[in-house]
Amino acid sequence: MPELPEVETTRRGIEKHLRGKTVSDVVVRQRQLRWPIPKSLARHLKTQTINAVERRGKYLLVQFDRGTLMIHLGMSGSLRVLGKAVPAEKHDHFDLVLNSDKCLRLRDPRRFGAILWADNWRQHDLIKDLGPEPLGNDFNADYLYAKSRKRKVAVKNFIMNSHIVVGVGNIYASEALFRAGVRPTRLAGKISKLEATTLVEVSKTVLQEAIKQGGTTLRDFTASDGKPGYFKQQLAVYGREGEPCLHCKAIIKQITIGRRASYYCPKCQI
DNA sequence: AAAGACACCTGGGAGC
DNA sequence: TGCTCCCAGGTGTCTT
Repeated sequence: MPELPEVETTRRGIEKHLRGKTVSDVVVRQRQLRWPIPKSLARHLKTQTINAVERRGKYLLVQFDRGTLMIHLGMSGSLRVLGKAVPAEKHDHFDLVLNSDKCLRLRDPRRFGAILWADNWRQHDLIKDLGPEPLGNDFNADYLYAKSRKRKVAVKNFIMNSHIVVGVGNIYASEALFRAGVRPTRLAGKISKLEATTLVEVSKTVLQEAIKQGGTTLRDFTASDGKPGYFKQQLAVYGREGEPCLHCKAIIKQITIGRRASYYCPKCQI
């Protein structure tokens, strides 16, 4: 479900309810997510106070004095802050119960998400080798161009690779390549310096615009307050196969790259 | 080292 | 109605 804008929207939504609160209980209804929820969690979290809710790539980081609760939403995860008396439904696998009248609840039908504990999150195996944040200064034209040299993978797969840059998923990869005028099938190693420059620029703006709109709701994404994201209305190519290009009226095509649907304008994207 | 296939899991929609 | 098949916002792991 969520790419970086949806995760960031979630982070902003839950942080104000969590910061400064103390954990009174941990409820696990289904331990088997992508990895089992660690049994040590209650011991780490009970009576501990939440200092901040941060984000690295698509990982949400709930910060405590002695470590970090890492949350990944996978394909179908969502977090809500609810009254602690609200009954759990079928796919509500995990609650972080607070000393207010609230709890943070993870719903994740497909269970590709994860709830993990890290004593030192920067050194965690899933995080330590990640690429730069797309909105940060480390993600720039020099970096992307250098990294892409001699790479024989489709540029779409390349920018979706979290070891190159984090947070760009299937929707925003298609959108960024459309804005850059670059066909998703082009080999990463054949992208020009100018194209790399443009691609970095438009990736940043499309992600920023999506965050501003509260993310993209395709079917079931809702922010932590239950509201959908409104960026779907701004999508220029994703999900628009057979429809006219917004720039040139050519028919948007859909192809499969690396087993994922990709969309592009055959006229605007070279 | 890099690329590609496969794995995990459930639900919704299309087609018959 | 109900069955089967395909697809879905992610990404680690294994094999070439």
